[in-house]
Amino acid sequence: MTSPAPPIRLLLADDHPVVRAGLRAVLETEPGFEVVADVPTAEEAVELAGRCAVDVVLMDLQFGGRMLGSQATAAITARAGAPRVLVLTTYDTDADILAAIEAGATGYLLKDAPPEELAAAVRTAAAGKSALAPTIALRLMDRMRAPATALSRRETEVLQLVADGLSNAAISKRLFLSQATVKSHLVHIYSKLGVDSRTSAVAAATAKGLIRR
Amino acid sequence: MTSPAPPIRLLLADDHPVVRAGLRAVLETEPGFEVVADVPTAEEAVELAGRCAVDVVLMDLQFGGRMLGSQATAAITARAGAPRVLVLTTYDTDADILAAIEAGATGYLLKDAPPEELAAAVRTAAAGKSALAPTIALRLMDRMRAPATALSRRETEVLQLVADGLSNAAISKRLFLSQATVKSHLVHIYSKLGVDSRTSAVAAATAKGLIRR
DNA sequence: TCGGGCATCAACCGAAGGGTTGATGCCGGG
DNA sequence: CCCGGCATCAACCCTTCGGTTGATGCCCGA
Repeated sequence: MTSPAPPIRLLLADDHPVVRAGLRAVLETEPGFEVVADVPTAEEAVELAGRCAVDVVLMDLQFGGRMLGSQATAAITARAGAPRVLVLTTYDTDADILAAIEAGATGYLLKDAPPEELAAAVRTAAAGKSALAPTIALRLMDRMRAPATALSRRETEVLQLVADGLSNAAISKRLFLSQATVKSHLVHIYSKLGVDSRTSAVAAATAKGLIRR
Repeated sequence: MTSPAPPIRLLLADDHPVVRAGLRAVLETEPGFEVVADVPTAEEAVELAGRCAVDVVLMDLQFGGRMLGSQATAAITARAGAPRVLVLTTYDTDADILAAIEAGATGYLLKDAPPEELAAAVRTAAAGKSALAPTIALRLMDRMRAPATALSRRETEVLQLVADGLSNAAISKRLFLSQATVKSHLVHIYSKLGVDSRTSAVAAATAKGLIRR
């Protein structure tokens, strides 16, 4: 017999009280887990992750306004000896996923995950290995397999402004570009998405999760 | 002393295991509540609401695909002696709210509601009174106060197709209209929303929750 | 009954957006 | 080292969209 393994210490960050209660209920019944605290804001998550000894932070991406989950993730993982961050969100847009991964998240789960999958992901993350939900992994694979669909950083930026309802002239001013450049980006976007107008580009990109809203 | 009041019998319907667990945890600690069952699909909610003696159904609006929460709500409230349905969702688009109310929902709550508000709403619903989250009530008030912002049925239909990326020509064919009529609707939509282009109309309407996606 | 909102359509015009060609500079990988 | 992708811009043409005016019919409520 080995000595009993120390429990995995967890911090829950989500602005929905019901979700926090649910995660607590699901994870505390699981053996080997200890929920140290749950907080309703990204700021408190950063704060507590620094002060308490925590192994894994379960982090929502969308908090009501202010700091984003991805920013909090970056702030937490930047420190030495930082806990692992497991992003847990409702949405699965490319932008969110990439932002979380770039911010140093160890894993990415969707909130509709069954309890077993959730527990398994936490253990995987605690061990320092990356834990991606099947849906997410699939999306990343798609992105690799079909690079034609992947918009460049600048293209995404332009398309997001289009989705916000800006005209080419407004976009060019906002990004300090000529209208010609904006149009050039749009033409590339159209061909990558297989569409032929700004509105259908927005529709297609929204459907694929390339942009937000 | 009166005899002890019978507990309010609840049925939870949500496709997220974590949310079901959270609602259970929050409501079972509250005195006077009894969670009869929780189900992951709208179909099972309709089924169980008919078979068990339930006072209030907590119903999500978005289930992974298939039957919508609003349809399930309509199916449940259609029967005689039906339980009250309290809609509990993440989103607050006008379309969703109106669909739920038309389907016979007794109340409409957002998932970020604090536990006390949730419990209070359940009691209110059990008593047969309508329970609207402050945000929702505000939105309905706005809708009443500024009828200029409320798009007509036909206008919403046209704008939804615009949001789907269709051109005026495509919309006119889809709806068996002339392009002139489509343009006419769009002009009215623009003035109601205070915008001046199709893309900004889509952005504004999405922000206001007038259309879906 | 009469006005007003809704829905429908026509004709017209100017402007914005869409499509092409062509060109430059930068950077990173084979 | 050179090719290719990315980002930038210009000039051009044509289509679609945006905006106006004006008109018809319907239905509802004052």
